[in-house]
Amino acid sequence: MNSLATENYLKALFSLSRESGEVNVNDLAKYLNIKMSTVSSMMKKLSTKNLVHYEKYKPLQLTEKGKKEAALIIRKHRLTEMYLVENMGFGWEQVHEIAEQIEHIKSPDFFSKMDELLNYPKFDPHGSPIPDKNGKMIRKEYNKLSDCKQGDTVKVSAVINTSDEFLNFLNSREIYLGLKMKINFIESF
Amino acid sequence: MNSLATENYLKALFSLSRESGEVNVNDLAKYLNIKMSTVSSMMKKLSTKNLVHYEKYKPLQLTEKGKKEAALIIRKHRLTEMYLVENMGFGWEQVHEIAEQIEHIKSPDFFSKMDELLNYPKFDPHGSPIPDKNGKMIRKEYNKLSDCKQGDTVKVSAVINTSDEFLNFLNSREIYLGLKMKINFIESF
DNA sequence: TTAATAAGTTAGATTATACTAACAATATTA
DNA sequence: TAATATTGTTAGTATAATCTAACTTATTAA
Repeated sequence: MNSLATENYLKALFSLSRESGEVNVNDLAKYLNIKMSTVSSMMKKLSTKNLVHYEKYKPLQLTEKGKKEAALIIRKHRLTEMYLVENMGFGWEQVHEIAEQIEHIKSPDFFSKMDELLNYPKFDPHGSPIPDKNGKMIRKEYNKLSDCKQGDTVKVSAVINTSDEFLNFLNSREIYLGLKMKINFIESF
Repeated sequence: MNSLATENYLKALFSLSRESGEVNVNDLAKYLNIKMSTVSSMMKKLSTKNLVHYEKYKPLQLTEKGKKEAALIIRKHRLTEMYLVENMGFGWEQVHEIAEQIEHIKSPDFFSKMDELLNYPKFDPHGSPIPDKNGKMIRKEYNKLSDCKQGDTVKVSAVINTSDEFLNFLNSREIYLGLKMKINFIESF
């Protein structure tokens, strides 16, 4: 069984490697707010557990096993977020912090029940895909809003920045998932 | 903020001291499945945090602060159990393990939401009282079934033994909270 | 292409929680 | 009450995860 810390390393590596192809010790250290020296030694340990491929001075890479375990944690996170929004009435800007903790709960039944009660959702409240029970994740390529120009008409399918601040900004503009809108002028963010 | 381990010590002390007046190092060690030496050193630490009164060779006692913190964890545990049964459809024999983990979640909002959705319940699915937000707990004195005799008519108000095994036994006999029954003959358990 | 900067590693310290083994206090009982 | 058993403490060890400081490798830029 993986420790809390280990789960967080796996998740971080998984997320970072989708965003930017290569993940370096430094990237991971910054992301997790810990020192590079700590990352170095953890990578050695995780590699003995076959969760990451690690060679000194080389970029970090999850093994297949590591990827799967990471995806399953992300599955728990996203199922939880969906449950909190759909079945408990939380706002999409409130659920990240709670899901961040609940994702570490060890109870397959708990998460299957959520899945069932939500009717096997494919996306979380921010439009991110929920990996399946085998850790397989649908990959959709959306256009980034920053690549659109004034006058375009777009449908909001997902948000990348899930900070409270940004989600509250969207709430205040009454922007939500599925909304079709025409870009009239461009604001910061 | 208390660590997971600390929360478990507080909860154990709280429970043990209701059952049996005095709690000794040995009792706690057995209950938590750890060695007495570990308990000794943790008690020193918890006493510096004003959570327990600790004097060498004396019985252990929670301080008022310790009692309150323990009660608040138990509140989270019992609210969770109630939520799992009432809003998610789990059986009363399934919820203990899950609640044991969720009780450590740090999010006042999460538990207030459960409380609200459950309409501010006073008891958990096993009939145990749920402490209020200040850690105050209703104390009801029920008659123990073991003190009843054949021919008595009783109402099942709460169960003390919340093991899977025992709860499944009750399920198989169709015995549930609130049931009024006449004691025809006495079985083991 | 070397000097400076950034990134990464190693060794050793620190904190939390647990353990074992040796010893001390208390309780039990013959 | 003396002998024995039980309970509790202390000292020292272990592991996980973190840190700092010193050092090494790699990258960048003059």
